[in-house]
This record gives sequence, structure tokens and C-alpha cells, in this order.
Amino acid sequence: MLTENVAIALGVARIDAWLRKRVESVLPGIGFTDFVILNELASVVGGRLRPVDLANRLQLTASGVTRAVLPLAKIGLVERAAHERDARASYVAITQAGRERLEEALDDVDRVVGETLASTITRTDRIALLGLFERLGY
Amino acid sequence: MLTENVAIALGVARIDAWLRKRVESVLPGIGFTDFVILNELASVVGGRLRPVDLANRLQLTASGVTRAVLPLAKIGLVERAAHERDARASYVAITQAGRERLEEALDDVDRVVGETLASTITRTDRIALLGLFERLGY
DNA sequence: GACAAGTACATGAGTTGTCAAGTATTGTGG
DNA sequence: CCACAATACTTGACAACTCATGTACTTGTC
Repeated sequence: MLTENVAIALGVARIDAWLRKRVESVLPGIGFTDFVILNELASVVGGRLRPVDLANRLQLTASGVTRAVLPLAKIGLVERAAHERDARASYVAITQAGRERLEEALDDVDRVVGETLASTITRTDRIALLGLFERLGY
Repeated sequence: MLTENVAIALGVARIDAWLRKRVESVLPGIGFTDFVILNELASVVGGRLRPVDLANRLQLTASGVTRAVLPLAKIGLVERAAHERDARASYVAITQAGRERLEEALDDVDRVVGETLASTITRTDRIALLGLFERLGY
């Protein structure tokens, strides 16, 4: 017998898998993580973050960020820059090309998520979900 | 600027990553996917499913199921059985040991999810989420 | 009843994440 | 001011998934 808590964990996992699959299928040449990274960078002033901060925000590890950023830098959507005051640290910054690719992706994602959820999610659900995300600090 | 739809996709992904990380840390010697597989098998009459059905329910591919089931069968939590009428197909069935391990896992997962969500999720959130899962057919 | 098409599953190769360990740099207490 | 802890990142080894493909079997069609 499932408790409410377990049902929530399983349900969230399932919705995530479902949405992620659909979102990835429309992303223009980048993966879901790439999309999230670009979005996170674009959302902060200066458009740049240290890898370690990126990792914390995205529930990734530092090495995960290192590996994800590498190909993004190679195709010019982000670039690495040295930290002014700490030679250990560095920055990952979104480029103009990255912002353009992100804009494109945002449109596609909005559309596909809308289509996916349209028939099942109510206005009340949306408000509850968005409120929950806000309280969780997202 | 994020639309509601995009915010939902990102928020769900974030909650999933958060919950999954905590759940995995308490599971007794099995991974999150293993837990979900055992739970799925235990929830159907007969306690068995064809790999392809398991894949559909869990948003996995057939090969993902093949690979996940292998180690579970090796430690005796599930067993494979031939299909009576179709020699192409087979069954994955949960064993008694599997059910016992699942019981144990369910307790742990309930506790850790409760602790993780207690401070941030409201009664209204719970009802909204559970209602949403139900409408999505879970 | 033979053969094309479809279904169920397995396997090889690639991707993307983790963890553990290593390097370089910075901060700090005696 | 210097040894030592902490921080930021990278790298190698591994795990878990996907996609593309292969094999075995079944089904529909003529």
C-alpha cells in the first residue's frame, strides 16, 4: 500500500520523465541539461556563474557541470572566463549565440509542455504547482 | 522571461532531482529505478509484467528494462519466467524476497520524503499533486 | 503454406551523470 | 610567515540510461 509521501515521489518522477522526454525531442540540438544551464545563466545579471554555483542550483555535481559545459563551449553557446580575484575559480558565461539558441528553445519548450499538459492539468493545478515551486525557492 | 509552462517543466525537474537524491540515499541496496520496478510489479495482480509493459509504465525503453532487471534477478528480488502463449515474450515477476525488500524500502522512502517535504509542502499542495497524478492515470 | 511485416527482447556503442582522487590556489591559526 | 585546512575545478573509473541494430518468434496475406 502506498503512502501519500511515496505516491508523491513516484508521481513526480513519472511526470518528470514524461515531460523531459517530450521536451528533449523538440530542443534544437541541445539536451535538457544544456537547456537548463543556458536558462540559469541567462537569468542572472551578467549572464555568468561559477561552475560550483551552477552545480548547486541545478542539483548537479561540480564534475557534472564541467562535463556539460565542455561541449556547450565548443559550439560557442557559453564561454569560460577567469575569475578576477580567485585563480582557482572561473566563470561560465552565456554568449550572444547562447541567448539566441535559448530564446528559440524557450518557445519550443513552452509549446510542447502546453500541448502535453493541456488536457490533464487544471488551472488550480497550475497555481498549486507554481506556488509550490516558489516556496521551494525556484 | 519564463512562461508558466516552462516554469512547470523546470520546477518538476528540480523537485524530482531533489527527491530522487534523498530517496536513493536511504534505499536498501537498490537504486531508484529498481525500487520503482519492484513497486510496479507488486502493484499488479500476479506480481508479474512483460518487460515491454514495464517499460511503458516507467517511461523506459525495452533495453533499459532488460538491463535493470538483470541484476535484480541475480540477487533474487525478481525472477524471469517464460510466457505461456508467446515464445517471444517473457515475464518479470517479483519474488517473496522482492516483496520483503520492497516493504522495507517503502517505509524508508515514506520517512525520507516526509522529512524532505514537511517544511515546504502544504496540505493544499498535496491534494493538488495527488489529484493531478490521479488524472494523469497513475 | 510460404513469405513479408510486425513484435519482444538482447546487445554494442555512445551519452550523461556519479563518486573518488588529484592539482592548484586561497585562507588561517600559531 | 608558514604549515595545514578548505575551496574550485578536473580527470579517471564506473553506472545507468538511450538509440540503433540484431535475433527469434508470430501473424497476416495471398
